[in-house]
Amino acid sequence: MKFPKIPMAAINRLSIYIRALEELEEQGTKVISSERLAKQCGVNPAQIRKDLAYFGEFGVRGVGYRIEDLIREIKEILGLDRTWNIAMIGVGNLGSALIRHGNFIKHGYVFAAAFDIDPHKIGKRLPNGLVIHHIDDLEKVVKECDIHIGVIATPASAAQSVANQLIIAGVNGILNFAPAQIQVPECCHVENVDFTIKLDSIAYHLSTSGT
Amino acid sequence: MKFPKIPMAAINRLSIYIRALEELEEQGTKVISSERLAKQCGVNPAQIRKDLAYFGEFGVRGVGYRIEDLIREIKEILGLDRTWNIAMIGVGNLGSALIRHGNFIKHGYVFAAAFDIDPHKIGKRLPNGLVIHHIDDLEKVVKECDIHIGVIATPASAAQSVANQLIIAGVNGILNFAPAQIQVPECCHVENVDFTIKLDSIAYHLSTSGT
DNA sequence: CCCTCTATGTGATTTAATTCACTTTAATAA
DNA sequence: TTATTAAAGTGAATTAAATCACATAGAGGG
Ligand SMILES: NC(=O)c1ccc[n+]([C@@H]2O[C@H](COP(=O)([O-])OP(=O)(O)OC[C@H]3O[C@@H](n4cnc5c(N)ncnc54)[C@H](O)[C@@H]3O)[C@@H](O)[C@H]2O)c1
Ligand SMILES: NC(=O)c1ccc[n+]([C@@H]2O[C@H](COP(=O)([O-])OP(=O)(O)OC[C@H]3O[C@@H](n4cnc5c(N)ncnc54)[C@H](O)[C@@H]3O)[C@@H](O)[C@H]2O)c1
Repeated sequence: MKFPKIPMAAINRLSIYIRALEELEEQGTKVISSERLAKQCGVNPAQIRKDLAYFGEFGVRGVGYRIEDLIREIKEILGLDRTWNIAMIGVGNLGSALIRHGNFIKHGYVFAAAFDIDPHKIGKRLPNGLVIHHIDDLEKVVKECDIHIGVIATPASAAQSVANQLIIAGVNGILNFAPAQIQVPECCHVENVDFTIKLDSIAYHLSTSGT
Repeated sequence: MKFPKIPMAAINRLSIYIRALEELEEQGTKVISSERLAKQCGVNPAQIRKDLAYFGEFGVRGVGYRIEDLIREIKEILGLDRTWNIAMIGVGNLGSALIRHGNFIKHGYVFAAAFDIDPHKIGKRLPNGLVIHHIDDLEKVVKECDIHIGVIATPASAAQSVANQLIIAGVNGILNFAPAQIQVPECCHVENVDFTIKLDSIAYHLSTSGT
């Protein structure tokens, strides 16, 4: 196990591999080759081996990868051998849909607190038991609930200010759904989710491929 | 204007530029240099010029880019100088949140039809006036409503079958929210949105950066 | 115990994307 | 009209990522 800098794309692919491996495990498969896994994930087999090689040797030559072990190893690499507490900021349309969604908990992500600025929403209890706090209580509640990650689902105009508050509260991971470019210090990692960019990409392809 | 193959990343950045340019235009700015725009978008100035150079010359040397013109040009490049009709497949938690969201129409994306398989939902009318059709009527309704893009918001287990039906119906652009790897023919362009991959990436960074 | 077979792990190679650094051109002021 | 200047446009250089191709090592059979 050497220590070169690891492409971000490789990290993202590890998530994809896990998803495929978990599906295979459910079907009762015990062992898989990089070739078959690659096919399922739509990537090159050497890519999978390289991606894994950044972190160690997890396969058996001549045989392949033991699925159960590989899932465990990848989860450890990604830091998924634990749970992560998430705060939802902005319990509107999207925020409440996300909280209601059951898939996150399966991957170890727990919605542990929710915040809004709308007086009508503060104090309300969500289906999953969470009470909506006022955004000004962010720092206090983040401490109490040991929040690790903040999800921004406010209007774009509030995104930067919310990000600032999260960082002051000591939250260093942000998932941002608002269509805004937020500025954060080095220590904080931001991932943006912007559906319209994806739609734009589809529009481009449809336009150019003559449809 | 030459014709090299254009990096997909460049296309995605064009969307980012548009977003920034529209914000600047609202603030009354008329002209901007690649340097200032780059700063706002968090990229390298040469990157912006290269990205644009794939498609032509849109700036004025020594001056910069006229914002109004550049927005129009980029929209034309991406195929956003028109509207696109979208079908929502799966009107659950996420699907209905997306339909309710007003931001898509602003960018020229119109939800023109909705489908589900749940008998309780078929025939219901959504807040925006759409009636939910049965998934088996997909092909017929796609023709009637001139649907260009399909959004898959069904459970993962149904994603591939829905994709197949979309393709048979002649829909060549798919935005897939289900955490499933769907297989499509060459002619069809798929974009996946998977929030848990983004969360995994945040988890990785938090784990490695010692938080 | 050795031989064969198969799929991993990896250095070398290729391909792609980004950034640099210089050239060109339009605007403006003298 | 001409000099000055600022920023676009672009070929060259660099950096990064993906792929190839083969040496290597474990499994299993004879
Ligand atoms: N709903 C979607 O399908 C969708 C799709 C793509 C992007 N988005 C983006 O996600 C964000 C949320 O969308 P939405 O549809 O849920 O909007 P929404 O208006 O339904 O909800 C926003 C919520 O944020 C709260 N809020 C506003 N300022 C706040 C602050 N400073 N602190 C805490 N809470 C605050 C509001 O009170 C409201 O409850 C928007 O930026 C939107 O562009 C949404
Ligand atoms: N809700 C979220 O925040 C969220 C987040 C990430 C990913 N996702 C993914 O998005 C998808 C939808 O999530 P959701 O929370 O809206 O689920 P949901 O169960 O609320 O809605 C799914 C809908 O799809 C319909 N459906 C099922 N099979 C169908 C078929 N063959 N044709 C047409 N409709 C069909 C169901 O009747 C239901 O109305 C899931 O794949 C989920 O993993 C959702």
